[in-house]
Amino acid sequence: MEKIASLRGFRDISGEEAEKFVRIELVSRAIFELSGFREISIPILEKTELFKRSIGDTTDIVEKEMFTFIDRNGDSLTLRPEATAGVVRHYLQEALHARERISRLFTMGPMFRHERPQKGRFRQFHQVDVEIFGAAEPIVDAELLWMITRMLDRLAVKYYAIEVNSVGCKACREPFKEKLVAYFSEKKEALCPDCQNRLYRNPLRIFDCKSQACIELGKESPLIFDHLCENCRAHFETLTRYLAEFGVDPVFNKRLVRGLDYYTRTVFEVTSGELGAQKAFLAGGRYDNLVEEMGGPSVPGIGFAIGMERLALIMSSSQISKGLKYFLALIGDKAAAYRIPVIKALAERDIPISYSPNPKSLKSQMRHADSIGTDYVMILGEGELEKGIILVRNMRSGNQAELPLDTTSLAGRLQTLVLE
RNA sequence: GUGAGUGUAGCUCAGUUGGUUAGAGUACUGGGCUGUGGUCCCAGGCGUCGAGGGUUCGAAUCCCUUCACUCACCCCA
Repeated sequence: MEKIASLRGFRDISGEEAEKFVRIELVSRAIFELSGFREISIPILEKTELFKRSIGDTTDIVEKEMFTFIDRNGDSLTLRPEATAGVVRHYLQEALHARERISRLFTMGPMFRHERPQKGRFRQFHQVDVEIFGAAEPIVDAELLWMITRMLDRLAVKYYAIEVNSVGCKACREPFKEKLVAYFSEKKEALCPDCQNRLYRNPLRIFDCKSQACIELGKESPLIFDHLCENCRAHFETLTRYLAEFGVDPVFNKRLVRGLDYYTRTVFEVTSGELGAQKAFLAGGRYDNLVEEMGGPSVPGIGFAIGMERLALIMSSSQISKGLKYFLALIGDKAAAYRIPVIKALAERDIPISYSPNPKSLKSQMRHADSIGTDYVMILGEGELEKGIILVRNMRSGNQAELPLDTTSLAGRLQTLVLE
């Protein structure tokens, strides 16, 4: 029989990585709920149209990276490549704009993009997604960045950089695009083929290019940051003041742009040098027009997504001290009668208990106990049965003690046992 | 989608200019120690050498095809 393996880019999350995922989830909930966010869960599958309209028709994600298929009834469906679109859909579908002035939501789960996998990039990957609807003021931009630093602090992530920029609003972007196209058109021959194509479709993205020629040209080009309208400039300046008050110290990167069309004004990325080519493990920004463009009222929004796989890569190994572990070793059929009663008694008192399903020699059971990091082994055989006791051995020191063989009192006695 | 690199035991990897029965470490199981783990010693099982085809008396080794993984590009969390 041929073995069946998981699909390319679809992985099992296990071992240390799984523990880190749980820590990310726990810390996320703790931090975000403190700031008034509530957790929601939204579908993985949506109508393709939702993503086309929110992310943008001409983005790479929509053009070539979505898992899209035709359903039995002819609808085009897509596995979500990011979470914001679905959260906006939820916001409108539940009419949250009519029920509360500000909505603070977060969600977590798998996302899907049909890309070639590499370090820190997979076809199914996981994000924690955080969104605020209904607040245009720069204080929430600052608050989000501050929450991010608290979260990374709590997860003991030390070496990272927060990059911030403003990409302006409609009012300042259209005139700027014309300037940009004018600038690059003069030097079109020097651009790489990709960027020659980008020039008319999405000129802002030329700044993302890694080809040396385009980087050189980009150094001299006009920047959106230098052509912000008055309101956008004021927003950004207030943001920097608030960031200082929060004690957040970002890097201002005038060249930072994002791959999704809906961003306005504040955009940011958190990067780590340990991640290889995909150095951003968190990214987000403001999207003041998205809700309206999705058919809702004019409601501003801002949010970010954390790439859990990438974050896990830069988290140090967890050293959470777990409770003491116990192991039950049995010799002989008579002793085996105590197995289930003892296991039940300890588990009911929340004491971690393991055993060998097929107890052979005591030696083999001791090896088993040792291999799983047991702190105390309880030994029960003929001798103990005769004396009416159970032996408890401290696996670190080798010292042993005797306790009465009485399942109703055993758990309590173990909890108060002092055995150096 | 493009490029490069790598596929040999559960894991990490040796394997000479093609040569007989493919190895080591680790892990696992058992024993030395008949009721006591870790250290030590001994023993044991394990492989369709990624898959398919070709060259050859003979292929893990050379050639072709294919698949998978990894890294990078594009782009992105």
